[in-house]
Amino acid sequence: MTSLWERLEQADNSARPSLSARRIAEAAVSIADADGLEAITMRRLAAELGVAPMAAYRYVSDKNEILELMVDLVYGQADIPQGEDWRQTMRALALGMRALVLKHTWLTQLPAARAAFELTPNRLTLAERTLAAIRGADLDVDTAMSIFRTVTAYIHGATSAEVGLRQLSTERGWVSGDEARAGLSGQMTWLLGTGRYPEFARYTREAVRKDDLLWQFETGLEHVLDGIALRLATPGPG
Amino acid sequence: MTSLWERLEQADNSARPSLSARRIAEAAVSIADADGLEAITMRRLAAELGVAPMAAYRYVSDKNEILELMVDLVYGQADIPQGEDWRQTMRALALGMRALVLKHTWLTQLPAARAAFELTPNRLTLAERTLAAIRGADLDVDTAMSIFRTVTAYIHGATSAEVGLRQLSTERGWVSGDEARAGLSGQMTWLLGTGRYPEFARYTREAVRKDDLLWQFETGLEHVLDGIALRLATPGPG
DNA sequence: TCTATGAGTATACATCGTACGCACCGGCTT
DNA sequence: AAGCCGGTGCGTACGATGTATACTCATAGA
Repeated sequence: MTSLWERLEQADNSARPSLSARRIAEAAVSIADADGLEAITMRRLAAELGVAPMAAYRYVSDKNEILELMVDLVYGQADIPQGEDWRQTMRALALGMRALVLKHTWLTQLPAARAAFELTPNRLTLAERTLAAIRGADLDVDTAMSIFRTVTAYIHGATSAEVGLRQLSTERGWVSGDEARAGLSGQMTWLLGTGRYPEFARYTREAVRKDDLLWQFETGLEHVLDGIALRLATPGPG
Repeated sequence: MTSLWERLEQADNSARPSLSARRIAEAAVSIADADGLEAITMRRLAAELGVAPMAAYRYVSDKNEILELMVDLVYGQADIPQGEDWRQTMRALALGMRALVLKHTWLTQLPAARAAFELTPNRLTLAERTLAAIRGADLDVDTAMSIFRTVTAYIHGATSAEVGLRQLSTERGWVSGDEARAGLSGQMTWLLGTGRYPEFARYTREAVRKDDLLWQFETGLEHVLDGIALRLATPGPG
């Protein structure tokens, strides 16, 4: 069996199939968007496609392969910035990725985290643009890649945390942050009441930006970009 | 039903049970360490504990609850630094977490990513120590927490990526990085051969630190910590 | 018109999480 | 001492899931 991606491009038009890897992935994405990742069932998928449960196996060797296809499909929909100013580019990249993840929250929950990191075509494009954006500063390739990896790691970690928090909230039917904190009281008041976490308790009392998830994401991002700026700054001319 | 953590501490010693939430979690962790997360089956777990499949349900209402217990158990084993120098403390925190994740790679694969972000007691301890470490600089609580979140996000993202890469490798039986790249050729040579990714192709040719995963982790971490240092530096006295 | 190819189908199975009710044991009340 | 009773662990059973295997049948090329 050749590579999944290779097979994809060589769409053999010899027959006129009603199904395709693409259509399967699209259906899977729409199911996951609506009802979460665990709602993706070969049977449900087939029903959605108006087809028998086993039909998909003509185009996909595994359920996991469907997940890979889903990842690549949504990455393909991300508009990847292609800019001059590296910092603007990275900010756009980060915010774009965040929007993508918030739209498809299952991205953070893929059981095979592998899939999220495998080199799918669209992920490569992403790396490509980023590397191009910082090409100006003459860095060795290792450092250049480390910058890409760092930003990517932050994005991944921050969005995962945000999605986790959001899901925890909506799953329990909270809308406002205050409501959430009231709801958490059950678990949390007890924990905080133990007096073991004074700093954290202070945060819950005094913080102002607790519910401003965008502010949190952007602030963290600026921390990261500041650090990278140091690396990119040419040390000479100052 | 009261909170899971509450129930844990109020271990009612009225009876002499052979089982306990703790023992269940330990067994689950050892299974996951050995054979991966998907090897955790209620039946397998019971067999490992020398007990009938349904026995665990006396102590746990869900399989998901077992996952939560596992997370907290291993977080509890992490030695969380408690230092003076914030940068040393954070470095130690990051390297410790990395070691923990590499030891329990399933941490990055928890299907309910929620579990990884829920406020378990040991995770709170972690936040507590970190906040204490940067208490010196007088920051508002929001910024202080954003620093914690940023480092945490980087750690989470970077370790996930590293684990994903490692699993992809071992899963296909590669040991050396060169072997891995040779193995990836199938998928990758074709992709890179398309000429769509010149920057990335240059990296695969010229990079030197491709296989030094520790260097990659630490370098990214330094980028992040540099950015935070800017925030912590008192702007006055220079 | 015959036939081979390949798309979609039908049936079946092992394995999973877990609902439900039972058997049993030790400490309490009387 | 006798009997109840809460709680521990067990047995059975069920519906859902991923997928192996063998099929039907339409169509394109001869």
